[in-house]
Amino acid sequence: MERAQVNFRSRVRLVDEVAEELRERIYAGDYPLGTKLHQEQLAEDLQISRTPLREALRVLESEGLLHSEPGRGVRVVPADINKVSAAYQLREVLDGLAARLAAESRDADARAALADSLIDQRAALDPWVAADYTRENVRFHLALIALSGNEYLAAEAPIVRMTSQVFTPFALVEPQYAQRAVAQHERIIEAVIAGDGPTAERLARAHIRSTMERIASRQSSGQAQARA
Amino acid sequence: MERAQVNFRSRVRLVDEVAEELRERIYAGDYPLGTKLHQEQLAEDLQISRTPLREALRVLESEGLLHSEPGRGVRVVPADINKVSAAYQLREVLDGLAARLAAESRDADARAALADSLIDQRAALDPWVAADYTRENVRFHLALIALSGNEYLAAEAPIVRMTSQVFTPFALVEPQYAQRAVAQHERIIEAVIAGDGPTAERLARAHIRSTMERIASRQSSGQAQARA
DNA sequence: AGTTCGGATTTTGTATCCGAACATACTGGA
DNA sequence: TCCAGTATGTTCGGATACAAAATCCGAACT
Repeated sequence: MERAQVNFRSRVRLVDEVAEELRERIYAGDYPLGTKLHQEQLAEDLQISRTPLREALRVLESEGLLHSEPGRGVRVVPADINKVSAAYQLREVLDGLAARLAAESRDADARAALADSLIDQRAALDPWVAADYTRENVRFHLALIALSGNEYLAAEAPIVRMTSQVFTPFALVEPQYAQRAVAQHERIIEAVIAGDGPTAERLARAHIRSTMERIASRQSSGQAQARA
Repeated sequence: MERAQVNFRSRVRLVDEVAEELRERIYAGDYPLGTKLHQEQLAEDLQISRTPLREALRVLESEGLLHSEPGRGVRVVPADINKVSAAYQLREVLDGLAARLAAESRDADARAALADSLIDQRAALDPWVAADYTRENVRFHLALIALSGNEYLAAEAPIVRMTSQVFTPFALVEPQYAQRAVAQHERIIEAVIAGDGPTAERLARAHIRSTMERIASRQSSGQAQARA
């Protein structure tokens, strides 16, 4: 009986699997920014033909992860500081919306479960492991989006992962900043659990804004260093 | 010389043309919500093979315009009131961001040009032509997004067109409401031209919120009528 | 009469194939 | 020696071909 449930309406398309696999690889940094992706070679690697691969590439392109120059292939989106700040400008309002809707969610249990996330976040702080923190940070923001229950907002997940995972070279998280971020997360979670939408939105926006500002200042100081 | 410029690095891909054509058809209401799209027949209609067509379908799927059930084809996204309000929740913050960034745009001339849009908007009001109003309304909101200069926000254009054009059956614009909407647009434009970002954002959000509320109330009264 | 089973047909999903554009290496000339 | 032009191989984009699943339809059975 339950066995049948498993197979119910779940024929998998290669496109979806391939798109997901490539997404994860890019998020994981397997292909550095600007890397050219070779269709034949990728297809060989994934043990599939180029047809479903190309469909997946178009999907990732429309998600903004890949950039294609007609006739000469596709490459991982080349990031610069302008792109990064544009992406964060969008994230400010997206995360604000997610926090507000999450706070207004009827599922009080799910809201309370957000607090568990803090445990994992703090664990990544104590013996500082940048990769662990990045992972938990993304998880937290995605959890907020999931809790919002808004499917169109959920479709924006790629931007969250892009800013936090793909644009990592620009973010360069450091322990003291991560600590501050986790503290901000904590206050957002409190507002969400309290069901205070407006406060949750305001705090979430301020949180992203402070991340933006840190990146902007780090970037300009980095520029200065590069020139020195 | 200019002639050469035209072809410069602009080999067109069928995928892009087809995606654009299908997008416009869906926006225009050629395929009612929930319509199943027949691949072979569509390819025949567009005079192309199924390969580029399928890539275009995947793109539109990832934009949220199409919904596909693996193995049994793809159909125009079936809308219901929940989807519509979720989409408008997102639009509230997107339009708010667009207005704020537009107001902060350095291109004062481009900001001033927004005022011209009002002329066309009012023209659609006087002898009331719903289709004209919808078109000008979409144009206005897209212009704001374009003016924002944020590429990631620009990538959200499909949601704007989806809410205003695809979900039309739910919107059902009426002249007296359109008139109020244009008045709101006018105030947003004033704030943008004045370079007052926060006010522009607040007004734009309020504008979308009022649209949401109108749709929600219309929907519930419609339900009541249907039951009566 | 309604329902269910089985086969034919359609339609989707994947693989293979082909032509054309792009990149690159080479040759010849200044 | 350096540059232009040409030739050659590679890679992309699109069309065709094939396999498997889903739908449709009719006949047989309850």
